[in-house]
Amino acid sequence: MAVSTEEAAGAARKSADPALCPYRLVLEHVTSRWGVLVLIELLDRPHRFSELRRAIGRTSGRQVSEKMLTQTLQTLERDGLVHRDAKPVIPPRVDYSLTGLGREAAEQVRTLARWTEHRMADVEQARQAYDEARAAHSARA
Amino acid sequence: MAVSTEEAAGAARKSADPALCPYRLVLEHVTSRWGVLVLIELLDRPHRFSELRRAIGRTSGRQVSEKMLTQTLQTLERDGLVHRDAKPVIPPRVDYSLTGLGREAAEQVRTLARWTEHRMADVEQARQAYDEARAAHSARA
DNA sequence: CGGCATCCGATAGGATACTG
DNA sequence: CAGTATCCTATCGGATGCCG
Repeated sequence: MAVSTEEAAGAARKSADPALCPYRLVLEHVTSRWGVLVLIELLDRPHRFSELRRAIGRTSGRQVSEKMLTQTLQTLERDGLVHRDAKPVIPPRVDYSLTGLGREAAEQVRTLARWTEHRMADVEQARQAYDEARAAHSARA
Repeated sequence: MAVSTEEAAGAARKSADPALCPYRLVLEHVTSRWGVLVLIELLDRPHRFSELRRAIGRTSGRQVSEKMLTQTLQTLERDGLVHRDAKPVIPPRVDYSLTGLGREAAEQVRTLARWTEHRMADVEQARQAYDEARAAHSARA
């Protein structure tokens, strides 16, 4: 595909909204749909690519596509949160692990995830109340 | 795929992916693009609708559309994280504040946001290294 | 002012095929 | 196995206009 150097560099920052403060972008990466799961999973132990894919599928109930996993990992690697160790063997073997920075982020994310899990009952209850109030409201039409 | 016979219940609000574990959904709401900012902003003090909109625009560098703010607030309200207080006056006045549950979530989110802010230098440095390594790599052709 | 309904472009994200 | 490239759809999110 023969891209120029500037295009390649720009592609790495493709979702860079110029009007957003920079730290917001990192926060987006960390809290992104798959970023969260990757960080949590890697907090347990290093994973290989497909291993990570299956692990996420198992814990989140949904399989991440190769494309999105690749993209997520690259973003997190570029931000210095994930370390990529590619061994030059056939068949290829690539191990992903957290950096020190990544571990700090992952721990906070996991804390939040666990809190959410722990508080699910309250949330479900709130939802029920909300939905019932809405149903009663529209019934008064 | 993933779409089948459902929605007939009517009360099935929004896009609830049935294959995702429930707590993952709440996590998505909390860590969503505007959810994060709303929670952090409300942690300071209660806000009115437009006030919240402007406050987010100020801190994030980008204005939320009314639509997204409305949607975000409704989702968070339904999850029991945000309390909506609509006064029946003309012109309308609606105040949003955090519930106890919401405050717990917001505090964790703010911690994460502050960590990100604090670690931005490391991230930027990692990015530079990553981009330079990539540039050198593609130059080897 | 605080919404809701609608249209619309942008992008996130999935399925598949192909490569080293 | 670990990606890359391509295509395509679904969802996000903004702009506009209307209403209480």
